[in-house]
This record gives sequence, structure tokens and C-alpha cells, in this order.
Amino acid sequence: MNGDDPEAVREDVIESMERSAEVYGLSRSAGRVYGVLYFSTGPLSIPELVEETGYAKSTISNVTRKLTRIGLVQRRSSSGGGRRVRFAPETDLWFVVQDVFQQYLAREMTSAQRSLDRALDRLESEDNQEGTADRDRIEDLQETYGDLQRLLELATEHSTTELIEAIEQYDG
Amino acid sequence: MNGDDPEAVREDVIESMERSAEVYGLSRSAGRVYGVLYFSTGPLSIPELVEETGYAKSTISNVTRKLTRIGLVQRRSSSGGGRRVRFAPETDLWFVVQDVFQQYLAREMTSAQRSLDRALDRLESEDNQEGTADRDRIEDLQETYGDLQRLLELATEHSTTELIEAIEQYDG
DNA sequence: ATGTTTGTTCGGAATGAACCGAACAAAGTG
DNA sequence: CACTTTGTTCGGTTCATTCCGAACAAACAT
Repeated sequence: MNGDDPEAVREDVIESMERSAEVYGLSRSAGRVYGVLYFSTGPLSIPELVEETGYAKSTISNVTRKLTRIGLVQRRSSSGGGRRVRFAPETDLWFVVQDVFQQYLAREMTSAQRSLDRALDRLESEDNQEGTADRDRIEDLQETYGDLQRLLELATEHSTTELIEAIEQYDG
Repeated sequence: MNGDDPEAVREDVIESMERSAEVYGLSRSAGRVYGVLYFSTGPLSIPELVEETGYAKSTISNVTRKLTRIGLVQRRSSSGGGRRVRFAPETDLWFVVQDVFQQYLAREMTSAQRSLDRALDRLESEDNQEGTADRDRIEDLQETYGDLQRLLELATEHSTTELIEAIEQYDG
């Protein structure tokens, strides 16, 4: 028995998750909530998360909603038992990333593309120097965005291993 | 000549860029500065950007530094001419994304992996139930992270068109 | 030198995010 | 029907970010 205390080890990993969360634009508390859920035996209710994390009930309520929206945790509405709402971690992180791609990035990109389309329409019959220069730039941008959009679309349609395999095969 | 005023059209596209910037975690001003540079004939100095954007000199100074760090604009230190520093937009957006992948995501991932490695070491000789359960979870996480890391690595080594082609070929 | 132009840095105001505690609504339990 | 347990919402505090203007430092021009 020369191993460390499991609880302390868990705590360290969860702290690492807190730091990761910040990098990905989430709050520290979101990282901790996910971490606690990740190591939990079963889904946890809000009071249980309060107990485990030390955060206020209201914070847990808000954070779990945000994490649910992103797809990092699932709401298991246990219709039966005493406690009502319970949260479980989504462990397939690539699935979460795909969701974010579709929900946020894809939305942003189509919105941007719409702007560019409209702009090109309005420049259609501008044949002075200024107009054509702008048109070229906008068309360039549109092409770049199109490529990124296509790539994102393909990425959301495959698993990580499929993507890795595809590229490795491509490389020969 | 039924086209719109080019300046108004440019303004609309730049406003779209401002919105995009916010989605990607940048400030509104960053989006505008990039947009102005994107449509400019040549690189612009800080006073010129002040003139074009309406932002204060200090804001432009800070924003250009941030954009340069990310790789969205380049510092063209024109050693010769009157004005000293000039900024040009990086138009290869995929290149910028790759840079962010390497600078921020890859760093975050290796850091997280280190935490997981250390945690596994410390749990090595825990053979009670709690310890083994934690170990399994951490190993799962490590594998997921490894895949994501590998995928990121491959993505930074190829252009968008290469990646698209690779996946499309893979799909048959 | 003296003055002007360019860029960075500093302090402060305004805005937004994270978190807390308290008040509240809803739904079970006695 | 009280009473408790659970979850959401609201107001307030603290802290970080964004932006401004002013002070400053460095380079250039006269």
C-alpha cells in the first residue's frame, strides 16, 4: 500500500479539469461540476453537487443548465425517485465537440456567409476600381469560409478514429 | 450603375466580422480592426487605424498586439519609411486556426495529459475498489484525450483542401 | 536642440461574468 | 393540510475585460 489517497488524486484531476474548462471558455465551477460528476458512481442531484463542490445552490443550478446546453452533462429526469433532477456526465467528448460545432460554429458561419452573399449582390454592378477590388476580397473570403464549413461538416459526420484513419491513409 | 455604395457594403461586411469576432472570443474592436485591414489597399499604421476605426490610440495599440499574438495580423516593421509599424491582415484563416491549435489547444492537452499521468502513478498500487474505479476512469479519459491530440496534430499538418479530400476519399 | 509624429503604458469609467444568499414556486411527505 | 425537499430566479458583490484619455518614451524632422 504505497499508493496515494484516492480522494486526493481525484481532487488533483478535477483541478486539472477546472483549468481546462477555463481554456475552453467555461467557468471554473463548470469544470469542477463536470469533474465531480465524472468520478461519481451515479448521477447526482443539485443538493448532492452542492455538497460535493461547495458551491451555492444557485451556482449549481446555473452551471448545470449551461453544461446541459453545451451537452457536457445530461439531465436524467428520474421520474420515479425522491430527488427529481439528476445529472450525468457525457463521457464522449468528441460528441460534445461535434455538437458545439453544429450549434455554434456552423451557425456563425452560415450567418457570415449570408452577409457575404448580400454584400456581393449589392456590389454586382459596381465596375469601378473600388467595387471590383472589394468584390475580389469578399469572394476570397467566401471561398475560405466555404472550405472551413465543408470541413466542419465532414468532421461532425465522423468519429475521431475515423478521421484519424482517413488522414493517415491519405498520407500513405 | 444600380450597385450600392461600396463603402456602405464594406461597412456591413466589417460589422459581420465584428459579430464573428465575438463568437470566437475576441472583442468587437478586434473584429473591426481586422476588417479594416482586410479591405485596405496596403498595411496600415496605428494612426491610420485610429482614423479608420474611430477607436482610441491606446485601444488600437492593445488590439493590434493581441491580434498579432494570435496570428490574425502581421507586424510589417517597415524599417525604412516615415511611419514605423504597419499591420497587414493574415488572409489564410486556416493557418491562423492551426496556429491557435498548436499554441493553445495542444498546450492545454499535454498539460492535462501530464496531470492524468501523474494521477495514474499515484494510484498504481491502490487495489481497493475505489482506487481501481478511479483508475479506469482516468485511463478512459487519457485515451480520449490521446485521440483528440492525435487528430489535432494531423489537422495542423494539412491544409483544409487536403483534409477535405482525405475524408471524402475515405468515404469512398 | 526643439518640436512633431508614432507607439506603449498607466489609471479610471463602464460593462459584463461568476458567484453568493435570500426569496420564491413546485412537488413530494407526514 | 402543514412541512420539507428540490430547483429556479432575483438582487447584490466582486472581479475581469473593454475602452478611453493622458502621460510617457522613442524616433524623426527642422
